[in-house]
Amino acid sequence: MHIERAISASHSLTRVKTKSSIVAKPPSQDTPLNEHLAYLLAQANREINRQLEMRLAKEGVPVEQWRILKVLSDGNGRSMGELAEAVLLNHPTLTKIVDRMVSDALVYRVQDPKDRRKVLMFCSERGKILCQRLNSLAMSQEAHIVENYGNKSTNELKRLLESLIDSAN
Amino acid sequence: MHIERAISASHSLTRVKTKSSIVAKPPSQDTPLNEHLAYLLAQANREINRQLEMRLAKEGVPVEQWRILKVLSDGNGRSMGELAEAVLLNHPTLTKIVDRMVSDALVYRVQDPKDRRKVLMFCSERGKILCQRLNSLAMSQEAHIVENYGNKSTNELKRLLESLIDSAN
DNA sequence: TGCCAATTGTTGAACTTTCAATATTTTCGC
DNA sequence: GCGAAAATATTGAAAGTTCAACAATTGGCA
Repeated sequence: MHIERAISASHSLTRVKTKSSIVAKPPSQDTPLNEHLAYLLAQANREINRQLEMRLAKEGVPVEQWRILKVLSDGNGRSMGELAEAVLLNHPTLTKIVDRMVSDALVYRVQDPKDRRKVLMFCSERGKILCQRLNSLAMSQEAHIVENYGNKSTNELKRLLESLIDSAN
Repeated sequence: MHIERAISASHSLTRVKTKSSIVAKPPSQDTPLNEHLAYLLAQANREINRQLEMRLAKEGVPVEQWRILKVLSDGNGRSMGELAEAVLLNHPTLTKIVDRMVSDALVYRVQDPKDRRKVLMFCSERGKILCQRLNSLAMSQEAHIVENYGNKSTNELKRLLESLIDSAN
């Protein structure tokens, strides 16, 4: 494995040198951390998520709860499994967050009559109303990003992220 | 705040309609979750991070520890504050991860002689050797992404992420 | 039909992260 | 130079997440 990597690295290096040694850089063993895709994603995610978190704090709601409300706000029920997938949480974590939201009367559980292993989650009226306020806050954050970063870049970045996610599955 | 947003939203809507109603979509109050930049970043980060985690698991090392080793592997010491910034962790979390790494003899602490409030972190020889093996694993993951996603997209995405991060500061 | 494996969701224990408070050292105004 | 305020790192308690085990239900096949 190490050997194949070394070979492909020097291949790229050679090819690149014949063109330009500035534009595309060869994959090197000691690529700085901040040139790794995984790191850049983590950094960008951390920053944008922190901004969103601060906005949503006006309503005292964590980002995960906003995601849950948003998914359920179309009125259709979702099983815990579907919901976990949609909001990027694993099952036990979702269960516990949902417990809190049920206590706050934002969502409720219904046993699925078609398959009694499943629990269908629904958004309460109260949850829907809160969700609208949260949507405003989230939209205003995204507008703020677009202001500084530009509409074109934002759309291009979204497009690239979508296709990265596709290609990773 | 809500009002201003509503106004700027309808502005965009109007402007967009005169051009094309397909390419650029107006910011709508119920934009689906998976069209939000914050969500796409979280999703992409989750997926890529999970892949990297699986690779590094061959050496039994969490992603955060790889980052720490990578930053320190140039032999220069860093204060806990600098290190926390560089590896995207807050101070108490870093302190505790570093505690574990000191137990494993991967890094060590030295009191900064210039400013005795500070602690300088260094990478041990053992840490450097491990870091090289981890670098190979990380490079092979990135190569795998490039295979599926393409060199052009990868570089373009990195560029956009860097400039997003810049614009957010 | 009856049984075994797979699916779904929850629970409790272990582990990790975060928050607030603390200790130490430095900086700066007076 | 002294003392208050700021900077730096750590600690312990609280909160959150994850892992493994469990309970309930369904599906399939002998």
